Amino acid sequence: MSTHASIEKAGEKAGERRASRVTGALEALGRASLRMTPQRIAIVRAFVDDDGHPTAQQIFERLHRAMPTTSFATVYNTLAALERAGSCRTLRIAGATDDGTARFDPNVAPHDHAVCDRCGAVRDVPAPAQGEPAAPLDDGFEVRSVERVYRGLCERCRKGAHRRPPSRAR
Amino acid sequence: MSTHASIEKAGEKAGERRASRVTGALEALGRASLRMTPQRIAIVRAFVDDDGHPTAQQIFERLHRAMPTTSFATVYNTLAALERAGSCRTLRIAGATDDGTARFDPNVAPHDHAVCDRCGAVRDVPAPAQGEPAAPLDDGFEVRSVERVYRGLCERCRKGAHRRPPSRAR
DNA sequence: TTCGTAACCAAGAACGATTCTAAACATCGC
DNA sequence: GCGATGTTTAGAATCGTTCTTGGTTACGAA
Repeated sequence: MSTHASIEKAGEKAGERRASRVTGALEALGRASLRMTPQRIAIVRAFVDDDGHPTAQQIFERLHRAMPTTSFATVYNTLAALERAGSCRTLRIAGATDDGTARFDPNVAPHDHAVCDRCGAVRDVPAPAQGEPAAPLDDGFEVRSVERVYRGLCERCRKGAHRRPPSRAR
Repeated sequence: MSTHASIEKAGEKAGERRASRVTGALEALGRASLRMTPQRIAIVRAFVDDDGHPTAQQIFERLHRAMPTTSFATVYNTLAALERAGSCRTLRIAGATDDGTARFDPNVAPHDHAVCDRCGAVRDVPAPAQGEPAAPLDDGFEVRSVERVYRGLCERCRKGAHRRPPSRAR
């Protein structure tokens, strides 16, 4: 279940949140009149289970252990369906991984992201407190939402316990 | 920093800024002990001349008119060289164009971006005034920089004069 | 000037991520 | 259970990007 080490502490709470996210996502599928299939259930489980903003590849690998016949297209299709149903967001953060690779975020509540320059980990950050009335910009641009990406070093990497260099080479 | 239609007004100024960006970028190449070649000069010109955050494809097309033998690899190589020399930034903004496509920004001063949800245009936005002392996040993440992406509608699209639908299909 | 070396370029192959296609299959309302 | 319709599969296709190869050019030293 848990992903990172630090999660153990929050155990119960996180467990509950996840369970509700799983049911929430499945309900959203229903609401969007999309069918409930074993593949979709499995993908929702594997996906929602991961706060680390997995790539399609990562979700596919996890899934493949349980359902070895599942195809890549199904992962993409399901994620697209979830996104349409409002239970998933696609993230593209330059420099996080190899660049240009999509990451998927099961947390659709407004929030920001912190990206570690060294290990590439992406973490959720609560959005700044205020409702931010979002005044139009000087040139008349009507702001509907603001996304922030914090770049820097995660605590682990600051302490030298980083997983691996960011590997820019292909 | 003005970008589109509004630029006419700033005519002179923009011309100067561009000229200085061109020389600045070329000097930076020199400083990084990279050679000054016709291809590079042409790419710098085509690139710096465009505040619209062009893709490699767009730069290539513009270039191709002037130097029909230039290859795609040269465009990428040169942009990478410019980036190393500190005269270019790579942007990846989900939903801006086809998604996952890199855009290149000749403006390396700290600033944010506004993306129009309808026409996909990306525009520079001056970064918020304060120096933002960048306190570490709750979990010990050391913030080194913040990037903001404003999403919404540009003035043109608000007024119904949009270029084209965002075209999510490939 | 002539060489040698290193940087550069063009062309196209290779690559990885994502999407499409066609046919088989499963789901759900009846 | 039946059938219409939505899904899955497997693999091919596509797109953006990078790598490779082989030839070219710039430039400092002799």
